Order: sequence, then C-alpha cells, then structure tokens
Amino acid sequence: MPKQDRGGRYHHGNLRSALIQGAVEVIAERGLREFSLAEVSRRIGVAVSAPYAHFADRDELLAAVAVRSWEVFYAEVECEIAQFQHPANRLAAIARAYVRFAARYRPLFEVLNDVALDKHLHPEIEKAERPFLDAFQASVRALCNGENDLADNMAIALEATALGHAMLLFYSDFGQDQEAVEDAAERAARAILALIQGRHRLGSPAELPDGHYGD
Amino acid sequence: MPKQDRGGRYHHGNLRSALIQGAVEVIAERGLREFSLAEVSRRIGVAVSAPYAHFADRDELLAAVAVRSWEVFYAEVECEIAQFQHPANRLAAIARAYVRFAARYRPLFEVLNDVALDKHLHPEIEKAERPFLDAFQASVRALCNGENDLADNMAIALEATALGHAMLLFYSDFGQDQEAVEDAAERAARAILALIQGRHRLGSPAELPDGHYGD
DNA sequence: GTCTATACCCGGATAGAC
DNA sequence: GTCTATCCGGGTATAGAC
Repeated sequence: MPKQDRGGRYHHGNLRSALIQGAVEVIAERGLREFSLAEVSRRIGVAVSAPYAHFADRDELLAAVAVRSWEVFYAEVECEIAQFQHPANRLAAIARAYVRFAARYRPLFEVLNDVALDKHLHPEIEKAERPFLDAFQASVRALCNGENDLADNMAIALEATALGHAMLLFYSDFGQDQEAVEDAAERAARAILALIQGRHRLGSPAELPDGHYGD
Repeated sequence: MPKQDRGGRYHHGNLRSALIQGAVEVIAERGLREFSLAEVSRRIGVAVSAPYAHFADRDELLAAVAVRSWEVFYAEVECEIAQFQHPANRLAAIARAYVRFAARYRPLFEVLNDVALDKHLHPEIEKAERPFLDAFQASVRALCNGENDLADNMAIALEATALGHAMLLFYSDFGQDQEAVEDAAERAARAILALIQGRHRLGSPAELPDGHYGD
C-alpha cells in the first residue's frame, strides 16, 4: 500500500475547482508572491504535473482566482450599497465593504490588486471587474452633478482612502481580530464622508494661508 | 586567466555598503519578495557566500536597507515641512514627500513598509523610524489642540490617505513619468487638506441623513 | 575577506506510462 | 485525467582553501 487513502490512484473529477480553492488557501497562508502550483498540488494530494491538464501555467490559475475574486467582492458591495440612497452614504458603504473584504478574504484581495497579472492577456478579468466599476462611478457622478473634473479627482481620492485603510489594516498585525476589522471599516467610511465634505479642496492648490493656526 | 578583470581575486574592501546598494537595485528591479542574496552577489561580482561575512542572513541585510530607507525618507520630509508653519500645510507637505519618496525610491519604500521584517528582532529599525514619527505626531497634535481622540483618528486617516495615494501610483503603470508622480503627490496633499477640513466627521457615526442629495 | 565547492530544498515545466 | 520520472534553474547556507 504505497498511499494510505484508497490504497492507490484518486481521480478528483473536479480538479479544476479544487485547484482554485487550494490556490486561495495557499495565497492566504503564504501570500500571493510565494504562491506556487507545486504547493497547491501537494495540498490537494495530486501530482505536481496534474494542474497542467487544466491550466496552461501558474498565471492562468491566478487569473481564474482573480475572476472569482471580483465576483465575491461585487456581491458584498451590492449588498452594502442597497441600504442607502444618498451617493455619499453609498460611497461610504463601498469603502466599508472594501475594507471588510480585504480583511476577510485577504488572498482574494491580493489577487484583485495584483499588478503582475496582465489584464490585457486575461480579458476575463476585465469583464469580471466591470460591474463594480460601474456602480462606483455611478455614485461618484451622482455626487458631482456634471462637474467632471471634480468627479475624476474624487474617484481617485476615494479609491486611495479605501485602499489606504485596507493596507494599514494589513500593516498592523490584527490577526483574527474581528473588532479591529470593523473599526478600520468604520474609520474608512468616516474618512470618505470627511473627504466628501471637504471635496472642494480637491480642485485647488494645496496650501492654506500659512503662519496662523485658524481655519 | 580565469577572470577578465585583474585576472584574479578582487577584494572590495567595502563589500558591506556595496551589498546594501546592490540590494536596493535588485529590489528596485524585482521587488522585495523576489529579492535574493544570490542575485545581489552575482551583480556585484562576488561569490554567493561572500555576504555571509557581513550579514548573518538575508533578513539582516534587509534590516540594514530599512535603516537607510528611514534616514533617506526623513531627510526628504524634513526638507519639505520646513517651508510651512501651519500644521495642516505641514501635514500636506508630509503627504507630498511621502508619495514622491514612494515613487522615486520605490525599493526603499517597499522595505519601509515590509511587515515580514520583524522590528522587534531589529531594534535599529525602530530607532531609525522615530524622528519621522515625532515630526508627524507633533503636527497632528498641533492641529487638534488637546482633543486626543480626534488626534488619534486623524493620524490614522492621514496615514491611510498618503499610503493609498502611493499604492494607487504603483498600481497604475506610470513608468518613469515624472509628471504622474507630481500629480499624485499634489492629489495626496489636497486630499489631506480636504480631510482636515471635514475632520469633525471622523468622530461621528458614518451615515448622513439618507434619501436626499443635499449636503 | 573572499574564494570554490558542495549539500540541500523548492519551483516550473515536460514526456510518456496507465 | 492523473500518475511517475525527470530536467533545469534558482535560492540559502556551510566548510574549507587561500
């Protein structure tokens, strides 16, 4: 008996999804950069060559993970923004969902933001990304009635705010601390509203009159 | 003549700094995660075993790079904030310096934010970090006369804003585009001022009255 | 202080058997 | 569809010569 289970060969029948799921786990534990096909294969219990029957190479598996990531993310966002009408509240809700998603599905989040994965070589990813982009831009535009420059500036500032809060959460070692995640999500949401409130500053040169401390 | 230059053995005499410099270059080209001692050695033209005469392992070389990174960063920050008195302008200047530094010295920036590098094992890093932390917190406190909760919330939101703008710059492929860097730095500075202006929102629950679009 | 040589591990990828 | 076997390249780290 060379192998314990079943004493011999084992055909998954659905190795493809097992690979995607396994990839998510490996990335969760070792990070995107240290992810390897070999490790996934080992964990699932198949030969290191088995994945090549389903994916041309490492990147193609990652692209499949990326598509799933966008789907999961958008599902969360959709659920959060449905609770609000006001575009500012919707944008705050998106930021909240963004930070929560980053924390709860960190591996998926990493894949989502992976630059190395060339989207032009994997059009499926761009397609999976679109629903979120549309929802986000709709809210930004609604807030900027027709002022296109402002909308562009705001979109970037808002994105940076959510991304920054997610990264900060990563840089602190929060472990499994659910509370820390919710705190960060709430802080991100409030920062979004603060930014929206002061948004007219986004279009004018940075400096305030210097040399005094009043506002 | 087994080797071309000098026909034989070559003693750097200052391999230590050559290694640090080489590490910076390798990280610049391949990223922090793909950085390896072997590649640095090859590039400098020494044996792969040579670094071990100066650093116990890979992490110890990285720690030395981290110390240099904080020094370079703080020098830039110091120069930028000297131009302003108003704490808001100083904080905007810090954000500007932060984004510029991230873009111009990306490898150093990556090392600065590396979580894997345990600071408790490398106290030199914490020490090199302190001057920046002091300058930053002094400006935040000056802006929040005595309101400590507000100061804490603001510090996090400001940090997230600068970090987010730097990461966004990385995620777009800006190449060597000097203009894109300056744009991002200016956007970050303006976002800081917008955030400061709307800062009282940072302390209260996120939602605005929903269902209408006015402010 | 730096070299050569070596041992060892890990990853990507392919050929050919079953 | 999955296996075994194999090749190749890259990394860390050490021992011992010079």
